[in-house]
Amino acid sequence: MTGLRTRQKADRKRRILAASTQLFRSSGYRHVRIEDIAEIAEVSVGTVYNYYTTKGDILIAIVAMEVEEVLAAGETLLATPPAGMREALQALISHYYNHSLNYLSKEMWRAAMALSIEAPLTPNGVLYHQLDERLRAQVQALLASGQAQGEIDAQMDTDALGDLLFNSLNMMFVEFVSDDAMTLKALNARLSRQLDAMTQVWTSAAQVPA
Amino acid sequence: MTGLRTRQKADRKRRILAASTQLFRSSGYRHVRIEDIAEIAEVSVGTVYNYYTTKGDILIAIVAMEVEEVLAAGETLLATPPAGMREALQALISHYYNHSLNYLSKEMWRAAMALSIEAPLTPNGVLYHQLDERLRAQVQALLASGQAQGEIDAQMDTDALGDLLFNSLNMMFVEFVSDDAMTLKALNARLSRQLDAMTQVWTSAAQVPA
DNA sequence: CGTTAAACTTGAACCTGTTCAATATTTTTT
DNA sequence: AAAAAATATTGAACAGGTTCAAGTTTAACG
Repeated sequence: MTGLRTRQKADRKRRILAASTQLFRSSGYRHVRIEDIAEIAEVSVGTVYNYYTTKGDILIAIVAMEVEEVLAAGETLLATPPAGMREALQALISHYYNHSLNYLSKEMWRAAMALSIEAPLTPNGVLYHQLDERLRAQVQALLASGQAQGEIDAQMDTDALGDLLFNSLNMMFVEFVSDDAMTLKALNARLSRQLDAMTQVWTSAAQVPA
Repeated sequence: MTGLRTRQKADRKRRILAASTQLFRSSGYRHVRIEDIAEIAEVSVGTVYNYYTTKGDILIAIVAMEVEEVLAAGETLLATPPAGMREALQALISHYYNHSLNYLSKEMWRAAMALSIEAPLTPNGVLYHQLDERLRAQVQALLASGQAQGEIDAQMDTDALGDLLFNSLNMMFVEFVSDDAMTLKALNARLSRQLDAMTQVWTSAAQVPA
């Protein structure tokens, strides 16, 4: 049987995370004070800091839950990709986008991104960056599999193209969360146009001789 | 003749900016306190806030100087681009990169980017975003001119390709300043590989019939 | 010049994330 | 089950960005 202390610890940590998620979504990350979280979680301010090293650490824990989910869905999609590279890429990336506001508000994403950029060497920043790299690897893996099946010319540098595409989808996501008025539909449309432009290249290489 | 008050104002603002630039570079943005800036600029803390609404505002003022310079250089390059789209893009973007540490340290860039993301609606955030858009427009303009001269197939969506490329170069710059160990050389090499992958597409469309 | 109004400066006070010495609780030992 | 050790909790104190009421300096006017 687990000790009393162990159970209390797990329970407190859960309460702090639940209180934070609730408050961050309803009042905004910035506006929420550690004191508010402590009150709802029924612990003291000091205790919050026993479980999470900074306020940003709590936020990144929530981001990690979100990203782990889309990574898992991405694995499934990679295992049985839709027919056609254009459609497969769209499906994968749109899923990233469409899932993004399940746990986090745009304001929370902004705060999380700002944190990871400003302090890349903190545990927070490192974790955020690792999650990003795993997403990038999925996009590259999808392109590589398309090349293996002959959908993309063998001479193409799919790692570089995947890098290019991932950087762009990531930056578009930054702009999406930076603009409260921008809809998911508009974001997907922008992606779609870029995918068209990229794949136009492959198809034109295959279909339009000089 | 300018009034005494007007002269004193301009002088104080200049002193605050000079003190800030010096301190940010030597001690790091984070580490510098408004009190330190006030002391060197020979004003009080409250006066600093009369001239710049926040600490971040001072930083963005420095960023703006930096970006205006590379924008001006970009205009010159657009007027007489090097031969070959691949080389012209490389020249333009490398200039952005190579110029970037003239006034700002990596740590200052990180702080500025974090600011612009976290608070996109503040005057700071808006200004930063506008500077970004002007850089994006230069990349797109260069591609459009290449298309006008027949270097890029007329069917290609150069605005979308420029969008894609700019997003990526911007994200690579974020990663560059997020990693103190990364050199400009490594950054340019990464760019170069992406440009190869992108232009491979155009050249393969022109040279490698199906 | 003296007086009044306008503009500017100042630093003490405020706010909130974070730390840490004192206290309390749980576990282990005897 | 008492004592000792280990582990957690707590809230007051600290730090630095920001605000603002009071004071000071400059300009405008008679």
